[in-house]
Amino acid sequence: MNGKKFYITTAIVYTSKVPHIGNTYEAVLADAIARFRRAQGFDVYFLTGTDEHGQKIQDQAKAEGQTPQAHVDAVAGEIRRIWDFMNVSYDQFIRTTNSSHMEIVQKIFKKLYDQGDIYQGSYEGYYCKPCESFFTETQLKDGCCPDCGAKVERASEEAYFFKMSKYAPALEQYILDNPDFIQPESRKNEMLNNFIRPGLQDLCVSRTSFDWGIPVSFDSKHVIYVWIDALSNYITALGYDPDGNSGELFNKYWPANVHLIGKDILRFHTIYWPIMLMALGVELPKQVFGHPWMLFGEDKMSKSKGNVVYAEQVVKLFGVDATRYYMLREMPFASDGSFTYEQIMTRYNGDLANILGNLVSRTHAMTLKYFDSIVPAPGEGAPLDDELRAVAEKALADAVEDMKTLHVADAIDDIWTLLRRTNKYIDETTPWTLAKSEDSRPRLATVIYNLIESIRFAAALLAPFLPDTAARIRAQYNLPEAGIETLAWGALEAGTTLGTAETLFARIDEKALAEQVAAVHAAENEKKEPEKKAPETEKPEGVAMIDIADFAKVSLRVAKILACEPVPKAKKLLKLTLDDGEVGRTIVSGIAPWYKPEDLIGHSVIIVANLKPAVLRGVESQGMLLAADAGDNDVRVIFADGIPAGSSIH
RNA sequence: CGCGGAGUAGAGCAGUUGGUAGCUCGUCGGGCUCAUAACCCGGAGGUCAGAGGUUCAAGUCCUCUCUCCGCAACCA
Repeated sequence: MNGKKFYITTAIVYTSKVPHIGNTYEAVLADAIARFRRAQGFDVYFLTGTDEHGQKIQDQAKAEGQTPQAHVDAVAGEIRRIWDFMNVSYDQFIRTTNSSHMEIVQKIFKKLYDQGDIYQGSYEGYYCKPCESFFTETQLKDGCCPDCGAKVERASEEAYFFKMSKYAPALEQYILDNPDFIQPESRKNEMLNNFIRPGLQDLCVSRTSFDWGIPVSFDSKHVIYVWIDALSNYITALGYDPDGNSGELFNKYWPANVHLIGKDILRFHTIYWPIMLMALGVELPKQVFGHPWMLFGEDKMSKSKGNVVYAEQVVKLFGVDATRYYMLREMPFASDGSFTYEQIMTRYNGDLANILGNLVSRTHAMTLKYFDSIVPAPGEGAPLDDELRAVAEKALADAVEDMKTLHVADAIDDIWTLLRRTNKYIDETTPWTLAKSEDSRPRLATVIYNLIESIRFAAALLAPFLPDTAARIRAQYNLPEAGIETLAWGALEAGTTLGTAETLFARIDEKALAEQVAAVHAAENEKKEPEKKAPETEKPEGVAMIDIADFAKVSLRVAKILACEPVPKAKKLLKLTLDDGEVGRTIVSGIAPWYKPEDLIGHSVIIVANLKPAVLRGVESQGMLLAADAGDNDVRVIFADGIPAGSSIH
C-alpha cells in the first residue's frame, strides 16, 4: 500500500432496459482501471450503480402492470448480475432509490434553494415523454421529438431552476487550469465553445408531471429531476452530507479521480455537475473521461435497428475473459470502435489462443518434459536472456505509463509485445536441442526459468484485464498472486512444482462459430421478444381525427419551382422561389440532403399556402412544400408536374 | 468562413519536441518441431487526401482546397 487513494465511478445505468454490450463495456473498462490501480497498491474505491427514477420508468412499470419499485428492482438486479458475471469488481453498487441517497439529495436541493442558487419559475414548451425533455417549438422535428421522434405534448409546468450562469466563469477557469479535466482533449473545446462561452441557460431541476422520483422536501408537488438526483450519486454513495457531517468514505475518497462516462453525457458531467459541486462548496472531480461508443459494424446499436448485441451472447461463445479482452483491446481511445464477430474471432484465435495460450502451454509442457515439472534454478545469463528481461521490464513500465492516461488498449498491447518476444525467445534458444545433451542442461534450466519468469510477469500484468485467465495461469504454474508495483525479474522461486496443464483458450473453428452465432441469436431473440415488446407499444402512433372544417383551414396549392439554391450556413435547407399563380413566394425547405437544386427547378409541387411565415437561417419562408417521409431517412417531395401553378387542392 | 477532430500499405491503427515510414491482421515464401494445424524468420504492398510554402531536411510546421466524423445550428 503506498497510501494513495483512487476513486473511480461509472455512470449509473438507467433502469429502463437491460444493458447491451456497449453499456457493459463501460463497466468493464472501469473495472480494468480499478484493478490495475489496486495492483499498483492504490487504495481504490470503485462505484457503479443504477439510475432508477423518472417518468419513463413510471410509465413502463405501468405498462408491465407492476409498481415502479418492482420494475427497478428487477432491472437493477439484472444489471448487477451482468456486472458480477463480467467480473466487475465494484466496491459499491448504488441505487438512486436507496433511502440514504434520497435523503441526501433532498438536503442538497434544499441547501441550494436556501442559498438562492435554485429558484422557482415556470417552464413552457413541448414535452417528450420518452426523453423526459422539454423542447421549444423550433426544436421540434415535424412536430415530434427531435431526439427520439415520438409525439410531443404542449405542456407548461411550474418548476425550479438552477442558476447555472452564475458559476460559468469559475467553471471555465477550472477547465483551463486543469487541462486533464475533460478527456479526450477534443471534447474540451466542444464544451467550452458550444456551451460555456455562449452562455449557460438556467437548468430546470424539478418536475410536477410525474411522481416517481425524489420529492422536493419543501414543496411536495415537485419531484427532483434527473440531474441533481443522478449526478449526486457520486457523493451520496460516500456519505456526503451538505450539513458538514460527511462520512469517512467521503473524507477519504472524494474528489473522484475519474468519472468514466459515455461521450453522450459529457456535457452533464463537465458542466452541470461541477457547477453543482461549486455551489455546494465541494471540490471538483479530477477528471471526466468520455469514452467512445461501441458500434455494431458501422452502426450505432439500437433496438430499432435490430442490431443489439448483449454481452452474454458473446460470452456464451467466447467466455468472459475473451469478451473483456476484445472490448478493452479493440476500442480506440478517442474514436468509436466497432463490434463484429469476425474481429472478435480474429482476436480470440490470434491473440488469446495462439500467442498467449500456446505460449503458456508449450512452456508448461517443456518444464514437464525436461524438468519433471519442477521450476529449475537459473544458471549464468546470456545476452538473449538480458534482452528478454529488458522487454519484460519495459512492458511493465509501458503498461503503467499507458494506464496513467487510461490508454487501456495500448497497455494491453504492451503485454502482447512481451508475449511475442517470449515466443521468439523459445525459437532462439531451441530448448529441444539443449535437451539433447547433458552438457547443455544448465543452459536449458536457465532458459526454462526465464520462460516461466516471463509468463509470471505477463500473468501479473494481465490480471486487471483478464482476472480469470491470470488466475488460471498462476494455478498452472503454481505461482502466488502478484501485484504490479512489486513485480521484479528474478523473484520467481525455483524448486516449486507446477500445477496441472490446462488449455486457456481452445481455438475456435470459423465455420462452427458462424453456426453458433446464429443459434445464440435465435435463442436470445426468442427469449427477449415478449418483454421487449411491452414498453415499445405504449406510444400511440395515431393522430387525432379532424373534421372537414379543420381541413378547410389549410390552403393547399400547386406551385412551380422557378429557382432553387442552398441556404448559406445551413446543411439541410434549400431556398425555393415559386410561381404560385399569384405574386410568387419564397419557401425554405429542409430537403437538401435528398435533393439538389437542379433536380427541382422546373418541377411543380404542392404547397401549404396559408402557413404563417417563419424565418429560417435568416431567410423568410412563406409556406411549406409537401413531402413524404418514406421511412428510414428517405424523404420524397410530392411532385405535381403538369398541373397549372396556382391550382388549389381540396 | 459556428466550434472541434480526422484523412498514413487490402483492413484496423501508431507515428512524442521536423532527421532512413512502423505495428497487428491478411497475403506470398522459408524455418522449426517444445506447443492449441500453433511458434519464428523473410518478401511483396504506401508519391503519409490534394496543391503550394518554410527548411540542409516535412507524415510531423504554415497557407489554401477536397472528403469524412462529433457537437452546435437547422427540417414550416
